[in-house]
Amino acid sequence: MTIVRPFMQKLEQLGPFGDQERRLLESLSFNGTITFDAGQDLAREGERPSDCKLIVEGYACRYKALKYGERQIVSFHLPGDIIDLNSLLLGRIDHSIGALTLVKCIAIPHATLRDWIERHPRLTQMLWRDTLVDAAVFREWVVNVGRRSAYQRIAHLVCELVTRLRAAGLVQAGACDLPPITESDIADATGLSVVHVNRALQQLRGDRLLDLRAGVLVALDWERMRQAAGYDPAYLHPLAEAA
Amino acid sequence: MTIVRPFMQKLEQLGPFGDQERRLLESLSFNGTITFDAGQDLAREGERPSDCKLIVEGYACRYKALKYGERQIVSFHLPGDIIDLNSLLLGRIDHSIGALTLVKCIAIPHATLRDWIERHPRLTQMLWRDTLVDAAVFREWVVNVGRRSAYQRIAHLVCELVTRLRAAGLVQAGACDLPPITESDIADATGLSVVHVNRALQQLRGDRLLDLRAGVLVALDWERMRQAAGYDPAYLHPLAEAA
DNA sequence: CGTCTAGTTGAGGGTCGTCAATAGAGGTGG
DNA sequence: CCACCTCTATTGACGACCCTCAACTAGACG
Repeated sequence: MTIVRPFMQKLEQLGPFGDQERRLLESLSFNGTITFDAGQDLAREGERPSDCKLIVEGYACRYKALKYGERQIVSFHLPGDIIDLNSLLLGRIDHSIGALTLVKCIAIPHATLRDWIERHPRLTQMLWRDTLVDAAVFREWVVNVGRRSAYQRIAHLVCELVTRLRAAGLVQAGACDLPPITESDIADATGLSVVHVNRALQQLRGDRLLDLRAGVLVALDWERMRQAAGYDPAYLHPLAEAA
Repeated sequence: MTIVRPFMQKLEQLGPFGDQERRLLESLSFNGTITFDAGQDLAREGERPSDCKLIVEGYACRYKALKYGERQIVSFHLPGDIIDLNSLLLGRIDHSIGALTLVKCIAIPHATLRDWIERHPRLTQMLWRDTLVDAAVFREWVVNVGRRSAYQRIAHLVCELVTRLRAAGLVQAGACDLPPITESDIADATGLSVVHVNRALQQLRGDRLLDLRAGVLVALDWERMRQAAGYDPAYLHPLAEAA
């Protein structure tokens, strides 16, 4: 039971998995971890990282900043997620990666990954599949900000997070609590203003669908929230079944 | 100069390319093409296609339909684009693919692709890279519908299309005309209503940035349109340089 | 005890959606 | 050749959703 446990669990959901690959990933435990404070950037738009980062603890997000300070979060990431696979194949990254909480991660050098990819086609396919699931999430987010009301957008976002946390084995007990994200984060993820997020959240609270207090989101009524959001986890593919 | 020319041109932009791969792709010319009328679906959400489709002629889009008939287009595709690579690795597709014009495409059986992937790691990497560029476009679309005004959204969409058409060698002469898409398509791609798209387009016309008549978009003033949209093609990665 | 961040509230206004009606282009059939 | 139909574009009126600005509260932390 090493610190790469969440990562292995995720990859196991993405495809058949041999002892060879298992040993490869285990070896990562010896890399040592890097720590980022909440608010710090793990990487910045335009950079050319020489490694990919695997989250071991904490929550991060990918975002793009526009001039005048607006920003749009395009995805959230949990322990076990490997972000930045883009940089391996595309070089320059087109978005920044920010830490939402304290984040511990392992940096996997591109050289190592390139080596793995050459020698382990099965692993390659799993990583490729992972980026495809990522892309599927982006698509759903386009739908979310494009065609849903504020109320629905937030509900949908919460639904997705709950499903992914479940798939990652990060939900304990009945009341599944979500990562501590601020209303400002939700606003940036849904394309809304902070003020309006606040009001929509009050409605969701009033309707007893969810509750956000002291930075912790609690899903109260899963089925009604799913309905309200028009949420269908099929787009998460393997992660949907694992949840 | 075969019908797979646009596809090869695109892959050449995505990575080093040997004679071996070239011959592989040439062999596709013998597969015969399938034709779809404008408005028809090449594939539907939830299906499990047994092949991937390579567009040879015409324009298509990926979209998701919500209940009550709203829909959100999540990407446009041109000749040379291989859509549906998702289905190869994820099975079920989470979105539909519609033909915007008459579309001719080659169906590449999954079996063939699987064979290629096993034997040609370089080709694998190019296809993977292609899906990563796809994902980068989705990210930018999230930003577009999430944080830009109607006016900017449309300008940005047009900028992206022009860049990609250039990269695909599909822009002739000075006045580069775009594929015949309706205002309704633009509405579905930008998360706006048809009526509002119409008014925003009138403004863009009034400002002499672009013109849409008889279903053909014409970019009038590239630099000012870029400025207005806040457009930076960096997210298109290899395609940006090729344009 | 002051300062900082996150959350909350009210007022007012702008962007954008809905509904409904009209105009024009293209296609089809009598 | 013209009547008719359909699809796309267009316009006006009206209202809703959401944004901005601004002020205020509450908790965290030194």
